[in-house]
Amino acid sequence: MSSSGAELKDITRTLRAQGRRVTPQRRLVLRLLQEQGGHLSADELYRLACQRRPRISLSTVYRALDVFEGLGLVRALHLEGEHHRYEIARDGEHHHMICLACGRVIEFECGHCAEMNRDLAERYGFDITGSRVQLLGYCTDCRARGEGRVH
Amino acid sequence: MSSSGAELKDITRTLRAQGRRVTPQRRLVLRLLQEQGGHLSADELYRLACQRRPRISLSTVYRALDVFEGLGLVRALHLEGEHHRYEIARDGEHHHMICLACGRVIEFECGHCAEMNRDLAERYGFDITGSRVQLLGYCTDCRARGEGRVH
DNA sequence: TTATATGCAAACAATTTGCATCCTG
DNA sequence: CAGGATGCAAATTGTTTGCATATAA
Repeated sequence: MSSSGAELKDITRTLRAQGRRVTPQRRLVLRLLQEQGGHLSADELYRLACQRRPRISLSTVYRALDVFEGLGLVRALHLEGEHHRYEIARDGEHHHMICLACGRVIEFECGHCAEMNRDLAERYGFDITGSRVQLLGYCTDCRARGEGRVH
Repeated sequence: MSSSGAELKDITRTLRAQGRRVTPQRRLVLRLLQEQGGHLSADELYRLACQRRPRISLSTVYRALDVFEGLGLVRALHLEGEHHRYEIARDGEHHHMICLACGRVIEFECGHCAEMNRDLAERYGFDITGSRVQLLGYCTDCRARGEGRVH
């Protein structure tokens, strides 16, 4: 089975449950996000969508993403500087490492984070409902190509 | 001594070393950031600056922040949704907890993060040069006022 | 059949830039 | 006095909105 997110059937159900409709545009946006493995910006999604459905508009892409985010089907990533990127929401929190040379985004899960949250909740009396962790650096490939900082 | 960042003398030196100039506008922006304890947006800085120097322009504020960031004197925070916020750069990495009810930003240092970085560097062959951690939740005060999620 | 979605164009907000003028070094 | 910095207005970029029309249920 696909690990890249909910099936069309589930999505249809989720949308309908909220009185929203399943349209070809929405299906397309979601499919692109699944096919490309996520981390796409609204504009990238729009360009890709145009290849299969030339009359789709950028605002439709934004609106679709908005609806999906509201339903918990899609997550928006707020990466440094750039515009936002979107990915299919999956179970389990994960975070991102971003390569400063090639822009690649690598996902990781992190046990330390849970520990950190507990620790901080205690230290500051904060009730932590979510966390965003971004690590900036250089990926293996780029380092092999001589990119990155000198050690 | 002030723990809120470099002294004017240091700043002057840093600027001059790069052929940049020390102007009243730049001094003002930096001072406001120090006085207010940081976490201000460009626009907030602009408004505050206007009180002391009505003819200053928003673009000057942006340009000052840009120069300071380039010199490592100021850090830009990219918080969820909102516009960017800026703070005086200090030694030692710290991160931010943001209260979803009152918007307050609380800084914290975190030993787990260093550990996490080592761990991930090893697991993925990534050379991590920096990290940004944001925890979202509800601060003690807001929880006392009944804000926040139900347990 | 009827409310939700779409496409398009226009509106927005945050940030950047061009340019004549000003002022620091 | 020369080149960097400023103020102002106009341009850009990413995103949102209004509205008439199209379409899913």
